[in-house]
Amino acid sequence: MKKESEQPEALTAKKDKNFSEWYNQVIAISGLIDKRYNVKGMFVWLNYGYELILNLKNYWDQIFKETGLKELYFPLIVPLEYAEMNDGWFKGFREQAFWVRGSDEKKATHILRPTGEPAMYPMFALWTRAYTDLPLRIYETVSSFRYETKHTRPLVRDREITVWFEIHTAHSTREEAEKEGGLHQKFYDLIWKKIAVPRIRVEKPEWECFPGAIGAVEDYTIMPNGKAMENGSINYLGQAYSKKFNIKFKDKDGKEKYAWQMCTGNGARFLVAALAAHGDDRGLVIPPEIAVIQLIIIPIYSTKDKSKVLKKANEIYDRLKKENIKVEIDLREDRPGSKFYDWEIKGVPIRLEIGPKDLKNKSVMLVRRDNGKKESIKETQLVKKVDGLLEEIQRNIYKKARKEFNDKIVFTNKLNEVNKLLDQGKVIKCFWDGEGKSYDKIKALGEGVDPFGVDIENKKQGRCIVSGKKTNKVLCISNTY
RNA sequence: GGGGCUGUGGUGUAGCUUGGCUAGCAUUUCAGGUUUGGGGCCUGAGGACCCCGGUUCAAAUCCGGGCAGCCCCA
Repeated sequence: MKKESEQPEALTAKKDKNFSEWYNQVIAISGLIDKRYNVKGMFVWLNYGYELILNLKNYWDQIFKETGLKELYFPLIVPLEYAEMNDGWFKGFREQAFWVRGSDEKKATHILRPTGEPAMYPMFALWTRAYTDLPLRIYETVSSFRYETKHTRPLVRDREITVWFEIHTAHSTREEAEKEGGLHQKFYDLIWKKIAVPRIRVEKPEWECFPGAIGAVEDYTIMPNGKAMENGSINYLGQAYSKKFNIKFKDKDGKEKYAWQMCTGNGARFLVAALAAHGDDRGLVIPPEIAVIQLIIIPIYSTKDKSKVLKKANEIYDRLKKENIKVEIDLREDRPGSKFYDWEIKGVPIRLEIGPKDLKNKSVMLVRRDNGKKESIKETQLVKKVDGLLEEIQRNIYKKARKEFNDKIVFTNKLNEVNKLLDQGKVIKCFWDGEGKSYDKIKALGEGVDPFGVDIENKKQGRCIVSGKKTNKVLCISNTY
């Protein structure tokens, strides 16, 4: 293992006291990214961070492909002609686009893709001619570019949105498209489980969906400072885009029809949610299931027993490697304490210490990152113990995250409590009659009162916080990212 | 979209108000030695005033613009 040169000054910020500062420090010190790249809203993925996000990508590749989705790749540059096919879409992105021109052109003739539709849908129109061409189910993992004028935040709001997947599908019936949407919801839940993060799932009110779309479902995660972060949006596009891009097919009945479409996308925000949910004042805590390194071996020796210890450390390495545990040895000439700090910041789930004392006892010392517990283990039990520990850490960090998540969500039926609760860093749920008038009244409570959708999993009935009407809709309100 | 703060070796900072000293400190990096169960110690070496312009005898310091980062509010 070689230490990264950008490494590590000490982590001084406290996660609960000043989350922003903690976040900025930890993503740099742990070696995930280097944000000193001199373009606003862009950064370099360092090896540790890139492998981590690629582990996540490998997982989404796996679960997507299991359902028959095909991975494709579209160009980053989109001709204006394509962008302008959907004027409504382009109106939103005109200001936010990076414009591209050749050195001999006076005016930009292309943009960098701010999102996939204008690159993909003109091709969809060529590919779908008859119902036998449907369903068309594809995805790609790619960068998107947006000329953000707001404050950018690494991995949360960037100008180059990296390692971002987009699923786009076209179907012959509305029912089939909606079924696809259900599948997308399952994808997200598998990913949430993989990174041990709880989420809120909401339905967007129609006036907040794409013009012409029939609905949207979004997942939100809650940050330690009580702000909700949009973390994946599933768009029931209906025929809004197929009409703009002319995605038609000849159906069984011989008639030409527009396709029904779904799309969804997300990327590094998954990772942000996991880092924020599990990290602590010592650094990151990476969920074992996506960890780049699950177990780090720290050999401890004085000059005279160095070779003996290293021999044993290598033996252990080989044995764990054979069991498919992601293991590394830290062979740097550094003091053990210093290495402990490094690997804690990086969030490696298990640390294995092996030194002269352990050699004598035929044992090793295992230390859990999630709760710091230390345990001496007989060498013969090692593999079994490590397997068990990895599973338990994954379970335990979810339990912890779930508790903090639940503590942050508060139900209220008093309108005059909303502001106070938001100030306390809470996410609010309340009954809502589904009407725009009531919605606006809630929004008008103040700056930063941001209703972000209707809890999709609610089964209870109650009375609207504004009108008092009976309803089964539960509105979620928060400060949002 | 509005407001505020900041930019000094790789990193964190002192100096800036009131212009002038070899730009100080810590850490990192490199070489050597010694150490090694929670950030060791000693010796030596290397490395910085964000960019462009202005004011001035003189600019890290003052002024204007740009770029970049951070915070708060829509």
